[in-house]
Amino acid sequence: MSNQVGDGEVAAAFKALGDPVRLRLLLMIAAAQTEQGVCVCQLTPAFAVSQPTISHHLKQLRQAGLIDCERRGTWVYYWVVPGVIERLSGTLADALPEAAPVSATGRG
Amino acid sequence: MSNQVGDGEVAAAFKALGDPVRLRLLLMIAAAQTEQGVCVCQLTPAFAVSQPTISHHLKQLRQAGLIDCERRGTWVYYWVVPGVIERLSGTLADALPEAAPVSATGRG
DNA sequence: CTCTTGTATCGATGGTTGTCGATACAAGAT
DNA sequence: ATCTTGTATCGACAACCATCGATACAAGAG
Repeated sequence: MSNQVGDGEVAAAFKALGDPVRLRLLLMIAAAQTEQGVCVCQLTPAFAVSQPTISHHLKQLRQAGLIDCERRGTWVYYWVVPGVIERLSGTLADALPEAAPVSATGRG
Repeated sequence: MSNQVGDGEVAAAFKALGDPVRLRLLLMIAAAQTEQGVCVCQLTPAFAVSQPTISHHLKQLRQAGLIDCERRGTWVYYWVVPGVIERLSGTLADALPEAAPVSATGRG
């Protein structure tokens, strides 16, 4: 019941985290914890890749449902979608030795 | 704080989970919970892809450090490397809002 | 209006990935 | 040795991806 969503959605989220730049982006966005989100202008200079690449990775994270954004004036702010990290943790918990509430084999 | 390992290793693990077949493989292997591991012969027929593809994905998971295997006679058995899921959960926990229940750190 | 700065999109490119069939390797059975 | 079954590797191919420079779009300043 925890995640009735298929493996596809969760796998897509893990896939989005499967790039070092994107993983660090998400952690940086999550670490800010401000309701207003993190300005892209703070993220871009923290990486050794170009600005279009950062923009591309942010789009990937957004399409995976991990983050969302909003433009306020000149700047664009990103934040972590609430609850999505918990859902991924839940899937990982299914792979822990003691937790076996959901059967992965029982898909059909 | 907890993971001294760089984002690269963790990202590689998430990347390995970023394919629906691999994610389901890992969940199936983890669900078995037997010390002997899960026989490949139980995994292969559970998917709509060919046997070489399953073998390839198992190799990917193994190279990401998520699972390990051993041959016993004719069959090969796979199991989840102990502790690796916990480490991924730890990284995800770093992306959770630190709602400290004990004291108000007053970060806002 | 123009100029500047922040961000996204476009187009191209080299590298990676998922998949398959064919085949090699491993091990037990006959 | 030969046959059969289980598993891994090889070679190939199409699709995808991360990255870049160039450029378009957005919004404020002068």
